[in-house]
Amino acid sequence: MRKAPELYIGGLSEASGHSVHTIRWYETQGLMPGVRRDAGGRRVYEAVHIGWLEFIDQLKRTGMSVAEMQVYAALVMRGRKSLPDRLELLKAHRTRVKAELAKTRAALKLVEQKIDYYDTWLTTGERPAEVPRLGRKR
Amino acid sequence: MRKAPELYIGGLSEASGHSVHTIRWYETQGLMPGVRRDAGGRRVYEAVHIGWLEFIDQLKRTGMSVAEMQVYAALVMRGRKSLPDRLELLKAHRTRVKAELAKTRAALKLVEQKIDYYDTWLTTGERPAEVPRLGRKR
DNA sequence: ATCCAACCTCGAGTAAACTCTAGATCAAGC
DNA sequence: GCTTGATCTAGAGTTTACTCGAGGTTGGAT
Repeated sequence: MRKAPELYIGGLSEASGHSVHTIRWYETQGLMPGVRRDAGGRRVYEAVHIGWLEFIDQLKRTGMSVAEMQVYAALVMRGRKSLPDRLELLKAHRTRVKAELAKTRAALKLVEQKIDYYDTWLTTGERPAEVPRLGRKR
Repeated sequence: MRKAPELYIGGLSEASGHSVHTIRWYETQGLMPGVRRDAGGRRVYEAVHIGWLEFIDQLKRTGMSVAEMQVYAALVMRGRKSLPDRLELLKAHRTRVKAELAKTRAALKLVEQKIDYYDTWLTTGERPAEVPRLGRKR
């Protein structure tokens, strides 16, 4: 096991793919728990922060707002006793994400129907029957 | 067949779920093709506009920006000769949406792993093995 | 000792997509 | 004829999530 190299904001930026500006901004938003400072006032990060930013990214990609990530981060900072709350928050999020995914898949299906419609129109030269509308079956 | 009732912006707002402000803003953005005006200067809509807004909503839900919808709307206004371009635009969009969906599903999976992790931790009282990180297999 | 890159804070600017306000006009009912 | 509610335009304001800039330290290399 070798000693981890010093990880300053530039290194974390490279490792995480976020700009240093963004990382500092995340910190002002309460999204970066447990950041030490060295003697010169520079932020010092650990490997755990790379993993944290990766997880933050997953939350973001699934549509969680910064506001809700703040809540989550605040829970994390409260330690073990916030486990039930964190679990609840993530489960509620999961439910919303699944619903969103279902809606997006349905929307994609309708877009694909439009593609088929245009495709048929273009290849036959004849305007085909209407794309079925929302709220009607088949 | 009965005559369609006059559809003013308030009616379209109700029918589409968009505020009148938004509908007017869409128009300024070139997203509302073929809107007539009556003698008093009021916008007059047809049933087709309800369908149009529904389709716009699908594009939006699948993540298309207003900027790209402008391009699509402009093509629609150019009539039949823009069919190949519309088809191309929608197909490119479909490809992007599928990629986004895949990424979001993967992110959801990681969030669910975190949920399982918390769940195990909470029920056993013991911190379980780490949630697998990105980029590693299993 | 001095240079330069990387860091710091604070505050302003940006982009997207609405959302709202003010002040004016129109039209249908009483 | 008058009121009232819906509509009009033009433009300003809001929200979210960054993104950038100015002006000022810090610290390792020469």
